This record gives sequence, structure tokens and C-alpha cells, in this order.
Amino acid sequence: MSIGNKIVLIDGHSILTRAFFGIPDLTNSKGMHTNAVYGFLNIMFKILDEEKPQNLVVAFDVKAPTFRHELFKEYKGTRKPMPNELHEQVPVIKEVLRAMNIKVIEKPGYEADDVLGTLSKYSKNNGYEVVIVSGDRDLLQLADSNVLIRIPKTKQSGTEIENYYDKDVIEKYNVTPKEFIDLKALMGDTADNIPGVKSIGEKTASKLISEYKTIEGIYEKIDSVTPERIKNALINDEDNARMSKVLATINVDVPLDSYVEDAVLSNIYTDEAYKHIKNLEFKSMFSRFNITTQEVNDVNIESMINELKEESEIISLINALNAERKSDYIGICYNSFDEFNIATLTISQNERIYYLDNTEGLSKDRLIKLIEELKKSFKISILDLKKTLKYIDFTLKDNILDCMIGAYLLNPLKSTYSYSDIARDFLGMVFETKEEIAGKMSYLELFNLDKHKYIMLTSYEAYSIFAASNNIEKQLEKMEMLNLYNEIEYPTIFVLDEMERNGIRVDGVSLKEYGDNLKTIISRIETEIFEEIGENFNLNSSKQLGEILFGKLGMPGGKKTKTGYSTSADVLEKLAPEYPIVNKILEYRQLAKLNSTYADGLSNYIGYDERIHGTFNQTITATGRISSTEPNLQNIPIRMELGRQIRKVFIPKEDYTFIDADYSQIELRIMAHMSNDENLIDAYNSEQDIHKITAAKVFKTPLDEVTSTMRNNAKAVNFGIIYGISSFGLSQDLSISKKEASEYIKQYFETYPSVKKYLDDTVEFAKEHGYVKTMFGRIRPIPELKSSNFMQRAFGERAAMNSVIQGTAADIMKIAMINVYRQLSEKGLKSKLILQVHDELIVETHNSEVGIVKSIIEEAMMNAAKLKVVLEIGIGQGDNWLDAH
DNA sequence: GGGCTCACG
DNA sequence: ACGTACGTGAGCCCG
Repeated sequence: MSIGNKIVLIDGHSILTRAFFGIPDLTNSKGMHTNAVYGFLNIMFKILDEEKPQNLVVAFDVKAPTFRHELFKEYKGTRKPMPNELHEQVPVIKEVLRAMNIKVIEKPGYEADDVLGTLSKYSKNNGYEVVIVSGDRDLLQLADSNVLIRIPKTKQSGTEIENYYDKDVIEKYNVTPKEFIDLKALMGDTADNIPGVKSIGEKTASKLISEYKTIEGIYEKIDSVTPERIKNALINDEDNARMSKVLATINVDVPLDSYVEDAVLSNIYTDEAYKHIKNLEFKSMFSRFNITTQEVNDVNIESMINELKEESEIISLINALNAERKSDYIGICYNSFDEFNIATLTISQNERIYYLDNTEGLSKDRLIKLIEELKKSFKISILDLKKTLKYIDFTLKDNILDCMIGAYLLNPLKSTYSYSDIARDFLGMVFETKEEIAGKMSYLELFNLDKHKYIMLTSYEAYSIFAASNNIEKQLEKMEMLNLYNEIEYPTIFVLDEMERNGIRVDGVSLKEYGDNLKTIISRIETEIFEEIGENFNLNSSKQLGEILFGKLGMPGGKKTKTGYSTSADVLEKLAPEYPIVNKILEYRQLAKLNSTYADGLSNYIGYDERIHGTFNQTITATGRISSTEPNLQNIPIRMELGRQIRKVFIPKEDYTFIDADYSQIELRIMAHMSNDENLIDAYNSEQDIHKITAAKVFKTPLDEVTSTMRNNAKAVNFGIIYGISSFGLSQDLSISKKEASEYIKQYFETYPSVKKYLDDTVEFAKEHGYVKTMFGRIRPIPELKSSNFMQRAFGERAAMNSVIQGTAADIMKIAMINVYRQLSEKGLKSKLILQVHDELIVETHNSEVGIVKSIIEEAMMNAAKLKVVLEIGIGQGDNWLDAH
């Protein structure tokens, strides 16, 4: 290869650091932080694409004293300590660069700047065009007509690069690149530990340099400097100014072992580099390596697909599957588009994929019958069983592996569990995602528009779950979660499916009346507010409201959020005594919320059967709780009187009634059990009112002398303990000082010493293992505990304490639900579970079954777990949700 | 689409 | 010194 005439010089640490802070945290499936490496490579690729250089060097700083330390004892160096998440990425990028055969230079005794400066000078003198890439403006002193300085700015929207030849430096800073050194030396730079001259900023420095050109020039004519103040500042700090100039000057005469001739760029897209990129999971970079999906994965999905169209082919299919079987599992992807009566079935087993649909002679029934037959010989693996249950009646006995749920149990922190996630995390394979194949199209739209792509899509899914099943099962076993899967999560799928099918009846007429009433009051309050303020604005805009309250009306309460003033309820409540108008605003807020989210919001979901069929999600929360969407039926108002009236529109169908049961303080009881704290256990076994008895013990007061304030404080501490106690949090909640809050906590722990030990042990376990575990073996990883950021770590500790308790409560509720569901169906009752709200269950109960259903619920909930304290429940009956609760 | 606010356990 | 209670979802505003 002939040596060309352009060299790119990259400031390694500077670009890596820029990338790290510019890109949100990113980890691959092995938990490696990868954002800095990702950003670095993206910037490098972009520069290489644009510049097409023949030579490339990346220079890194070395962790050793430099000549600057030798010159000045007080010099501390320029490198700030790195966060761990960044530090661990430094060797990774170096390894990737090595694999790309890119020249990396680290010169002890010098900073990367000096290496770049030296190479720049050498290359320029030998007729090369030079491009320097850095996040650091110090490098601008190297700019020249043949030396371009490029400063990338990493933003979420993409990378923008500022470009500077010498003329651009002059244009922007009014100084030449050489003078830029003197400018900086005068201004100083705390980040680089360059002292500069006190009380001289950018403006003054710039003026001085344009007049005197250099620092030496200034001191030669120091008597002519005006005003007096600046002159004195310069005289006072002369030593600092001169030292700063030396420190700020990049050394362009570093003795190097290799120069531009050793930095010739060959093919950087090597096999070895590709392995790193694959391991780092930088999918968007794969195409640079000219690698197709099948080469990535060593499997060719397309060649594995067989399309079957005839009944006779199905019979030989079953024989073939049985003859060829290698795994107990068979992966199934079934889709149905009811309104068009289309059904498709994709099966994967033993590196083969079979696609069938009902457009050419095979009926829908035939496809389902085929699945029935497969069930006899194989363990079925499905991605999202609850979705499939809408079309196929699998039962609890079928013992299906739902890969989505399995993957969730193994890491509940992921946001999605699609086939491409499963393939990546359990097979190390990278498949195109559904979004990449279909964009925003639905399955049906893709089926109609591009059937080949549709078949590929379902094939990826069927293959991924088939191939991953053994690994998922193995990992569940290793983490001791097979039992959790089989006894809790798998049955829960069926319970949630049934709750979704059942839905809950809503009185649409009453809901509309409720909403109309709200709208009348809302517009009245709105008018009153505008009249009082004397101006119309959008009350729903917190920005506009903040400007009115804190700007126009001059209320105290400075900036609190990133975007401006905080106008949240707790801020407004503090202003209410002095400014009555905020009470109206608070009332407006409350009513507007009720109207938009509940009155209008819910009515959009009422179906032709007068019922709302929401979705219950099993793979969303970090702790194992269920979540509820479209609509969220788990946050229907109850705390405020007006809001709770909404519950009256949730009604049972004809001849039915609601039975509603909820656990009493289940989380605190779980903590009593798990901590094995004698005092707390005794408290629960001897006294109904746990907050009162806690108050008596904590405040050392006889039980009958406990005031309501004392009880409230004790209650807040009890809650705080569950949330992972912190004195700040408690002080906020109770509006007391942090010191007082600490005192309460101290007293609490003296009262219940084993609770303290238990919480400490939980955090210790979490730090050691990286996760916490519930009573039933559910895990929650807590990566924040390893963070270099104090806040993050503190959060991790609170999350550790809370997750065990919240997660165990979730486990117990799931067990109770499963038992209620089983009993109702085994006894052939008409009554059905329709709702779960974390510690509350609602059964729409036939009027003839009230007695039996009550006893089923009580039995199931109270005996869901055997604890050292009683699992108490409250149970009610009524003809709407409000009355039943 | 992110930020703010607020509804629930 | 850092700047918070734990876990969720939805509607609205604004760039």
C-alpha cells in the first residue's frame, strides 16, 4: 500500500470521556458498560468516513507523572478521577483498536496532547494534511492551515463536529492558535489545574492578548496596562501566569518511537475486531464488517424454512419431527387475525422451521389440532403464552415454557423480552428485530404486504425460543427459580388471562354524569382563577403556571426542576396558607386529573359488553408485581372523597355482587417474619394496631397514652422502613428536620433490633451477589450498588431492602390468586376473579355463591404463605367497588 | 419523546 | 458533597 498524505490523530481519553458523558448508560447482556466505547467508535467511524485518511493514531494518557509534574511541584495533573463505569471501558477500547490494527501510542512522562502535537508537527513538516480529533479545546493551539482540529459534541440526537483551521480559531476567539496558549494561561483552567491570574476572565484575557500578543509581552510593558485593578492582578500573579503558560503549552518535541510512517491504516474491519463488536453487541456497526445476519449467527434461518400446504404434509411432518428430535422442546409461534380469519403457525425443532397457514386448504382447526398432537411428544415453548391463550386453549397441565416469563425471571430489569432479546441473551445470536423487519406495521399488515418477510419474522421467533429453551430452563434451575416458574409464574399466566377475558363492568351512564359534573366545576374554578390573577393562560402548563405564581405574583420558591419552577402539590401546599389562590389551583389540578384520566379516560375503554378489558402485565416490574395498562385499573382513586366516588361506577353484572379482600399491612408482616424480630412478631400477635404499638415502644409511652401524632409518626417510620429507610426521606414525609428523623429511626431500630440486622444483612447480600432474593426465590439484580455515584449506590441500598419485601408480597399475592382461581374453577362456580390491586383481590360473585367464595378467598389469602405472624385480611361485599372495599 | 404531575399499592 | 423515600401508568405540555 502506498503511503498517502493525510493523518488523523485522535485524543483517546478525551473522546472516550466525551462519549461516556454524552451517551446514556448502556450495557450489553453480560452487564458490561459499553456507552463510552460505543460513542468512541461511532465518532471514529464518522471521522474516518469523512476524512478517508491513509494514516491514523490514537494517543492515550499514561497514569504516571509527566514533565509538568517535574517542572512544578504544585502541579497536580489534568486527569480527574474516572467513574468506575468509564474506567472499566478504557482497556476495552484499547483492545478493540488493537484488533483493528490501529496505532495506539502511550508515552510515559507526557500527556496525549504532547504526543498529538509532536506527531502533528512532524507530519505537517513532511507534507501531510493533519486532522486532530479531541474534545479538548486546548488542542486549538495546534491549528494551522494544514492542521484541522475537530471537536465532536456527542448528543442524543447524534454527533455534531466543530471544525477549526487557524483562521477559524482567529474568527471565533480573536486570537491566533499560538496566542490561544497565552489566553488560556491568563484565564486559568481549574479542570486542568492551571492557576492563571486571579480575577481575569475570558473577556479581559482576550483584550490583553490582542493588544500585547503574549504573556511575556504583557510583562514587558506592564506599566502601560490599564485599568489599575488589572495591572495589579497581573503583578500579583506573575509567577502563576508564567507557569501557566508553560503548563498550557503542548510539547511538540516529544521523542517518539513511531511516527506517521508507522501509522498506516490498513483494513480495520478484521475478523478479530468483529468478534469484539459482536461481543459488545454494537449491532449498528455490523454492516461495516460486511457481515450478514446469518454469518453473524452461523445459522441460516431462511434455508431452514419449509412451507407446508397440504394435509398429507402435516402427517409426514409429525413423523419427521419425532424421527429427528434432538431436544425435548418445540418452539411454536401462533398468530391469528380474527377479523380476517387468518391463522398462521410456525414450528421450530431440530434446526428446521415449518410454516403453515390457513390460506391454502389447511383449516384453522387443523392447525390447532396439530399443536394438540405435538403436545404429546414435546415440551412446548412459546414466547408470550398469555397472548396465545386468546386463540388456543392451553391449560395449566400443559407445562409450557413461556420464554418471555423465563427471561423476565432471570432478569426482571429488561424493558422488552422479544425473540431478538431472547436470541441475543440466551443464544448469543443477533436477529433483525420485529421493528427492523416490519417497522410500525402490525403482523396482519406485514402478512398482507410482504408474506415472505412475515414468514421470516415468525421463523425468527419460533427458532429463537426453540433454541433458547434448554438454556433458559438450565439457568432457571441454576438460579433455583424453576419452582418459582412452575408453581407461581406459570399458573399466574392463566389467572391474568382470565381476568383480562372477564373484564370489569362499568356503568357508562353514571361515569358520563360524573364527568359532566366535573367539567362544570372545572370551568367555574378556571374562571375564578383567571379573574383573580387577571390573566388567561393554560392552567395545565406547569411552565406557564410557574411563571405566573413565582414570577408575576412573586411567590417564594425558586427553581426546583431542570426546566424551571416546580409547581407540584407539595410545593403549592406550603404556599397555601399565605396565598389562598393556590388552593383553587390545587383543586383545579385534582378535578382535571379525575376528569381526563378517569372520567374521559376510562369511558374510552368500555366495550360493547359494558365491560373494560384491561391488560395485566407480568414482565414489567423489577420486583415481581403485576402491572396494569390500557387502562391502568390499579390506580383508581380512593384516597380523596371526590375521587373515590368513581369506584361506584364499577359494578357487577346482573345477579352478581363484588367480594373484595385485601391484605392488612402485608409488607410489614413479611418484614416481621423475615427479620424474625421477636418484638415485632410479639407486637403483631398481641395488638391489632401495629402503628400504635410501635409508637408506644418507640416513644416509650404507655399504649393508652399514645397520641394520634405519635401514631402517625410511627406509621410513617413503618412505611419508611419498607421503602429502605433514609432520614432525609422520612424528614420530607413528616416535614421535620433530618436530625429528628434520624432520632426516630434510631429509636425504631432500638425497639426492633433484628429488623436493623435483617436490613443490613439484606444490603450486604445484595452487595456480595449483585441481586436480592425473595422468600420464594425471585431475584432482582441491583447494578446500582456497583456504581461510583453515591446517589446511585444509596438508591441501590434502598431498592435492595424494599425489593425483598415488595417482591415477597407479590409472590404471596400470586399464590393466593392462583388458589382462588383453582378453587373457583374446580368447584365449577360461576364467580370469577376480575381484578388484582397488589394486595387486593376482587371476585365478581354470583349471589348464590357469596358464602363459598368468601371462604375460598379467606382460605387462599391467609394460607398463601406460612409466616410467623398471621396474614390478616379485610373482606367486604357490595354492589359497587366502593361499597365492597 | 422527555419532563412534569398525580393517581394507586 | 452528593440530593432521595419503594414500585407502577397516563395525560398533558413543549421543544
